[in-house]
Amino acid sequence: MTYSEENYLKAIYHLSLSQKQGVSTNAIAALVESKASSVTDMIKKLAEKELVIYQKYQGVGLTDKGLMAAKMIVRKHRLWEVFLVEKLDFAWDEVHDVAEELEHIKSEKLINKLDAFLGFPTEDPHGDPIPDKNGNIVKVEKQLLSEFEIGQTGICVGVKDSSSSFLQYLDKQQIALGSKIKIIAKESFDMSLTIEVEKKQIIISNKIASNLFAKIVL
Amino acid sequence: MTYSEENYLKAIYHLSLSQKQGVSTNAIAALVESKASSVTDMIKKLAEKELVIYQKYQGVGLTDKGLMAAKMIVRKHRLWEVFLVEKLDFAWDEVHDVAEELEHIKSEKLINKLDAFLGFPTEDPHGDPIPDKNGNIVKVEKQLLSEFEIGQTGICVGVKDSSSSFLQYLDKQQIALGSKIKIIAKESFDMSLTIEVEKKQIIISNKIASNLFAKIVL
DNA sequence: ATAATTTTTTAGCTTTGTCTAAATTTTTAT
DNA sequence: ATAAAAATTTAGACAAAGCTAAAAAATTAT
Repeated sequence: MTYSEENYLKAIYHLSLSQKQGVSTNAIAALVESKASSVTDMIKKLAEKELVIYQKYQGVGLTDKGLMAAKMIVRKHRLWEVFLVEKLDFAWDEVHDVAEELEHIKSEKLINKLDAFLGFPTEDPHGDPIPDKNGNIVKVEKQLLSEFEIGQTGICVGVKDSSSSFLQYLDKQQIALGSKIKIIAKESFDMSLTIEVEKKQIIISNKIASNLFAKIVL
Repeated sequence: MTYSEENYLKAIYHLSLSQKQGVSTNAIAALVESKASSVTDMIKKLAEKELVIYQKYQGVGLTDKGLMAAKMIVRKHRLWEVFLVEKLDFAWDEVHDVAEELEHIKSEKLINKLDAFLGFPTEDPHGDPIPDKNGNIVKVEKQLLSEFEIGQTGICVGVKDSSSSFLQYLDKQQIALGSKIKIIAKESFDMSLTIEVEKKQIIISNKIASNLFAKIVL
């Protein structure tokens, strides 16, 4: 599979997670930063290779083969991210672009040895699950912080947005994966939250709270 | 720089180490496994980018800029090889192809952090020198085992041929980097050597001895 | 020194992945 | 239900990197 085919497959995978229907041409084009016409061409090629099912004007979906291939790319991406953060001391907002390149290295042996070297992690530095060598994914029950009730406490387990600016904001507020967060108050006007983290109270906007995953604790 | 440009540059670098003159089109074609006509095309592109100096029919040489770029690719290749062997437990005959892919990952930060993680190694698993971030190379005085005199003892410090079959032969004979080798006898008919390694005496052909580098010890 | 051979370059074609512009289909809105 | 808008596909073109075959230059051998 080419570099480009892999990127399309990964894009279709990510899009199909949040949609039940076929994934649209335009949505793919936006993700891979190309044009709809280019997407149509590539989709046809992937369909010939039986990686996706495609019907003109109806969007695409992954076949079993395509799904597994996509998961393996995601697996590689996320394992490399763990490597960069845990072993090479990258910050969590610096790893994405490099992992984007590393995910295309073709060696099963490499990725399985890397997996072992890292201790078979199940999540990447942003809290996203890492498929194992068979494509199995451990699902963690988690919810957006914006959905928490006043008085509830959660442990931060992931971010929805992995942009540098968001991650750096979290660093500044000393919010990291594993941080304990208690909801103190919710402002009904703008849905901003007063939360307690690391013994300090801070106010975060609804936009922030809508991009932070946490799991409920007592 | 593209993947392909990097491969050509690396090939020219390797060839220019063993030749004083300009590197020939055919030699490059053999190394990058393409055709002479393709090489001519690529050379023109590299010349436009001022990475090589090219005169029709006269071969090519690297500019300072091209030399540094080539060294950085070699640096990446060899650091990744160290990583694969030291951290991921690859055998020394398994690393070349994977490193061939990894060397094209574009991130200075990555390679410098990897360098630090590995403890700033100066040699790869085959005994070849690793350029530092400024392109400096530590030269080790070494000579081919075939040039040793009877009675001399050497420490194995490198291989000239890194093919899997040669490296696996060495494994089988328990010859590794660091092995102490004493020349017991030399057969004048075929220049084969009787050597002592790990307290055992074995006979190696001239071809083997001509692909093993060692440095003299008392 | 010239002919034969080898090496290198040029010319023209192919494939991959992209694009723009035009045509077509689907969806949305009245 | 039909017109307008949006989404998608097709057609045709382009750049990168490769190839084959033919032409040109350099080397070698007589």
